[in-house]
Amino acid sequence: MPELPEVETVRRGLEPAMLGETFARVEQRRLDLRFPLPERFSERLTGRRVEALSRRAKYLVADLDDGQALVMHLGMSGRFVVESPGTPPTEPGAYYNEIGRHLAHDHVVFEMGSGARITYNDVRRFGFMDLVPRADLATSRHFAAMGIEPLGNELSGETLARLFAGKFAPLKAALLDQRLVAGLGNIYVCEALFRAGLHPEAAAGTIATATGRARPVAHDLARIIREVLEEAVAAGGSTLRDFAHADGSLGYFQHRFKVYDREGEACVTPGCGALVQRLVQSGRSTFYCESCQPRR
DNA sequence: AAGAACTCCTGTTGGC
DNA sequence: TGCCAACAGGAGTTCT
Repeated sequence: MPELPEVETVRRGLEPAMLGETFARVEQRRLDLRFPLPERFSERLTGRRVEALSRRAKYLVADLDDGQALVMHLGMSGRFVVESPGTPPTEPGAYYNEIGRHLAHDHVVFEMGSGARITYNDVRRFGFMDLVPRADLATSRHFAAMGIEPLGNELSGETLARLFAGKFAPLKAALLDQRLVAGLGNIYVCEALFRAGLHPEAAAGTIATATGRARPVAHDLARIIREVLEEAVAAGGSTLRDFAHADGSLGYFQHRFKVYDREGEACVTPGCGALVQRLVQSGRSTFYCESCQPRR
């Protein structure tokens, strides 16, 4: 489900319920999500206060008052639901409550000192949670090999060119590689490549010169990546199937998709007339306009 | 060794 | 209507 804009949206929704609050009770309904939950997960969280809630790429990190960090990843279908103090728990055996939430997939419940209840729901269980000493975060298995933050200062045409120089992998694959740029996913890569007029199958290295310096297109691409992500964050992310904010409201960036999930529709470029194409790269759908994104 | 394919899991959708 | 293959916002592991 969530790429960077959706994760940032979730962070903003969780912050009021978590920041400065204490985990009063932690209910772990299964031993594992994608990976086993940490040993003694509930005990190690209970009584801890959240000192900060940040995002790095598609990860959420809650700094705890004992020096640990709670690392959370939503995978494809993970979502958090925040309920106000006093909201009665869902009835056992209930199937759905609000939009698309299968209660059978509520896996972790945080009851905060305020009385608010934060539920982690994840149908496909590709998400995970981990507890890591804060001092070890940067070298942890989650972050050690992570690429640059696309909304941070490191993203520039020169940086992109240096990262992609010499690569024969398609641009699409390079942009999805979290070891290079961390936070983009299938939707926003398609949208950024369209806006940049770049063919998704073009070799990543073509944005760089032989010496690894940025060609003009590298600067365009860096600027556009930032622009697309910022617009999507401002729109509260994209709601395709079941993404919802922590308060149940929906993102609306999906209405601004120019190519994603629009196979066979007319390209939005005025006067273009071509139809949006779909192809499969590394097992994932790519949407593009062959007229606006020519092979060079 | 880079790049692609396969894998985890469950639910929905579209074609026959 | 029913069945079943294809597909879904991610990413670690295994192949070639």
